[in-house]
Amino acid sequence: MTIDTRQLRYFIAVAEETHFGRAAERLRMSQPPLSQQIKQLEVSLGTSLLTRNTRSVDLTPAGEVLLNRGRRVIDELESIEANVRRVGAGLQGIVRVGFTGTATYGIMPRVVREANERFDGLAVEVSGEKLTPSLIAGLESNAIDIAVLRPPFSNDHIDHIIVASERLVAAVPAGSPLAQVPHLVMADLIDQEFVGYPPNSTVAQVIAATWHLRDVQPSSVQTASETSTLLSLVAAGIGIALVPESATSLSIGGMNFIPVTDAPSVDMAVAWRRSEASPAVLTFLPFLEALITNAPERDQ
Amino acid sequence: MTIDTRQLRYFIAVAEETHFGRAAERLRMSQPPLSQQIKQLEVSLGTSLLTRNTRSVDLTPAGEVLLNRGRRVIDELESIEANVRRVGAGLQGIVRVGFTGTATYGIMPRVVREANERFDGLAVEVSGEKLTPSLIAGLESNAIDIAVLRPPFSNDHIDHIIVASERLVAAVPAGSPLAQVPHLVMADLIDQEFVGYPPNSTVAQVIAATWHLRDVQPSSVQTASETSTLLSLVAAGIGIALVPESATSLSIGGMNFIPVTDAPSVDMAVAWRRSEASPAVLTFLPFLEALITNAPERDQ
DNA sequence: CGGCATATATATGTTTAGAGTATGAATTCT
DNA sequence: AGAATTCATACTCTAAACATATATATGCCG
Repeated sequence: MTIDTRQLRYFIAVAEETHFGRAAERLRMSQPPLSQQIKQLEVSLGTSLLTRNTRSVDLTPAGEVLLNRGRRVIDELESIEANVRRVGAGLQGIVRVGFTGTATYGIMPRVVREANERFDGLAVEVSGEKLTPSLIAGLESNAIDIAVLRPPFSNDHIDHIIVASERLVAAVPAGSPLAQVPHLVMADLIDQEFVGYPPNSTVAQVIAATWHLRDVQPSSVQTASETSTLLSLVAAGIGIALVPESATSLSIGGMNFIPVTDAPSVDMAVAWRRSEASPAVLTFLPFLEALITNAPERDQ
Repeated sequence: MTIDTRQLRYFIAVAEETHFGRAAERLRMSQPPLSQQIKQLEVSLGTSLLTRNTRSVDLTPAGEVLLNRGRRVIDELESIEANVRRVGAGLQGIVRVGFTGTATYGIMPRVVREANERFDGLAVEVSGEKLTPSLIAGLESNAIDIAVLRPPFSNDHIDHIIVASERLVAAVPAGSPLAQVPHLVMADLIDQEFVGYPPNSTVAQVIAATWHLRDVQPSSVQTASETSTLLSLVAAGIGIALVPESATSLSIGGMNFIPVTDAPSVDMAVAWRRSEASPAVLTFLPFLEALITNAPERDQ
């Protein structure tokens, strides 16, 4: 069939030593089987590779070709072997991580930076500003390997672990009277105009549930799925927004973040396919969990 | 040691079929040894390559790497095998041919043209305007494989075959009275001034021998090793030259070729190393002999 | 929810092929 | 011409790969 690796290595040894005895020694074997294997290789290739007259061994043109190209194949095979081993050990590979809205600004850059420091051959591909449903779909369709998202969600094929919890804060236009106080309570906000995340976002649903408990339904002027857009709307005086505390790492002029003492909390979780088998992903998961758990956001 | 070719082919078959049974069928073998070989490959690489749950076979990331890079290695090995076979059969390779002075203009271009037509992967490297001693040295030092030269020469390691014989003709300045006659005899030339090849050239030695028989030694004004230079000197009126008939394929203004009835002949031979083993050279030799033997020069 | 069909793994025997030892043949150098 | 070196050949043995038979696990369907 195709040229055998062993015979190729034997041939290269003989060609390099131009001596069957020395080549056999280098290959830790005796000389007769080496001669046999070379002869067999020559028969299977239908051409002689070496001219040997008991006193000197020389390469034929065909042997020259086999030596040059064959050496490269052996090198390539060794490179492949190292590559496969590293990928198998989770030291090399690709990990695709999707991030929910506010994680895009605080966590995502730190993940990329720290991953590049910690791992050598591990390529991290990130995508940000996603909502929970889209991240779940991404995991299921194998478009991403890991999601940094906001629970809850329900999916039998996906495991997750909660790594952080943060309170919502109010983002208030700088001109608003509410921007002058050190902290607010939810009741202060009831009659305000709001800008918010789309209805299918987890944060929007948590806020809606809180208002529902109080039997009020403040008017929502406008929605935006990107936090940066949302804050720009606030700065433009369109309305107030309730955003996760980690959004404070985005600083935009014309607006202030004001703590809300009794605001609801939202969780942050790391999620992955239950069936996940990729060593790179399995290596990356604990690293990612630890990184977010020890996040500055949580210590604040 | 390095990854075995057989195991690699087995793995590729399984990975492509994602099915041990079908892969075994494709490989014309039974399923159990195939499973064993794959397992052995996995053990030797220290990582699993396939996830198999009796109902579906899938690639792990490590397997993905091995499949992609391994396929290319198998292709490369097949390409090498074809290459080696062709070189071994003399259908592919490099043949370096050196030509003596006058063969450079008539024969060399035809050799290159016809060789490119007849052979596909055979690269012909030519060098021209050499003298016999230099060509012999080139053969011995392995700088060229074949020489088209003028005998005689003596060298135990070099074989040759005479492929043509040609009479010398006189190259006469157009203004000379000798240029007006249809043909000359050697006696007509005795008192002329001559330009000629260097003393170590075969043609010069043949001419010297002829004069020696007649006990004369015409004056040699100038020598040049390139025939084109020599003829330019003739055209400039420096003197007369005796050149092989094949030099008439070089047409230069200001001079005429005049037949010399009793001029000596010089032979043309093809020479090669007696120990020659290169199939490309051995394929090329008969072709070259036939080409020169049937040369127009000889038919004229 | 349990049986059936399908597909891979395991067990065991047989054959092939690669490796070792002993020896022969050829060529070069003394 | 003889000795030494080196590659090839002959023969034996061991190991590895393949085949047949069978066990085990998983998804599918009734």
